[in-house]
This record gives sequence, C-alpha cells and structure tokens, in this order.
Amino acid sequence: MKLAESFYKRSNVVKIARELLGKCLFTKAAGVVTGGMIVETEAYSWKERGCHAFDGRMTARNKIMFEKGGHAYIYLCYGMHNLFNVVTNRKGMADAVLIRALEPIEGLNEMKKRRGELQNPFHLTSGPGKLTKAMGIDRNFNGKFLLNGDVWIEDIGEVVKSKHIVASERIGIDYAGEDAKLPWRFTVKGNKWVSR
DNA sequence: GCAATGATTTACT
DNA sequence: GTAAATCATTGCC
Repeated sequence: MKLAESFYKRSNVVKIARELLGKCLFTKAAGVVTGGMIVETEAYSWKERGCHAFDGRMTARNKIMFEKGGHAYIYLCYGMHNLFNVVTNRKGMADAVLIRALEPIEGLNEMKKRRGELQNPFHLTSGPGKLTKAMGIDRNFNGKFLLNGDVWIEDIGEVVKSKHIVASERIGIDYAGEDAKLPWRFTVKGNKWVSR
C-alpha cells in the first residue's frame, strides 16, 4: 500500500530517509510501471549547506522543496542526469530525501531497454542518475504529488533491521564544508544495488 | 545577457 | 583510479 501523506510531513527528515529503506518506489511512464526497493537514500535539510535551499533560499528550480511533504522534486545535475528527491516536512520547510539507488522489482525489461546494453547488470539502477533513466523519470515529473500522480512509494512489508542500515557521509558535496560530514547517507548493508 | 558550476556517469589508462 | 563529457540553473555584469 502507498505511504500516507502523514509519513512525509514529519519534521525529522533524517528519520524519514532511514525509514524509506526497504520501501518501494514506482513510476508509470509511457503506460509502463517500473520500480524497485529503495536501498540507498540521503537526507537534505534547508538548515545545512548541502541543500539547494540552504538558509531558505528559494529559486525557480527548488521551489518544489518548499511545498508540503509528499511531492517529487526532480533536479537536473551536471547537465545530463536527473536526480529524484522526495520532499518532506511542512510547507515552507525545505527538506528532502534523495533516492540514490534501488533494487529493481517491476518492469525489468522496460528498464533494460531504456538503459541499453550494460557491462554490469547491477548498474541498472545503482545510482541516482541511472535509476531515473531506467524508470523513465524526467523533469516532467517535477512537482508531482506521490499520492495521486504517476510516481509513488509503497510499503510492501519489507523490514530492514537497524543492524542492516549503514549511516555514512554523503557524496559529492565537499563544498558544504562541515555539513558534508553529517552521516545522513543511509544504505542497506551488503546490498549489491547500492552505488559505489 | 553571459560565464561559472555541480546531490554524476562513462570510458579509458 | 582518473578524466572528460555536457547543460540547466544561478548569480553577477
């Protein structure tokens, strides 16, 4: 079943990022449903420098993060990669969880077709830019609401024990200074679909 | 209006 | 392991 709106609207974005492990992200693009279990996330808050909306800076790009929890925020990075985020917290509180990797479950054939030939089958969705491409996510998904759009998150009853959750430093945000050291990246221990 | 930059991926050494 | 590719968004001129 889909996660309730109340799940996203809580104020502790780090806790939400942790609880999203084991949940399933699905999209429906071109009439085909694709998706998988989330195995890697990162938390971002407007209270720290790693976030685009640091210090409440709102721009045309990140204004979705200021919406209430439950919206999808798609950000184009390095000119060619779409990154998928889940907005959390109340309206005006710009927190979000970046989905970095998932384990494919639904629509394997479609995802392979979108990604093309791969040297390593584990590279299908083991990275934020890869999984969006595999699932057909582009900037048209920006601002969609996860309870009534073509993208949503389900709880399939999978429980990831806290022993199997690893917290580590986030990736690629050295510019954030001290905040780059926050252990806000969560991965499922030993899962092959986690990015490097 | 224009140059600088980045929450990455891919290929090559 | 390292480097190049590549472009929307941003912030300053």
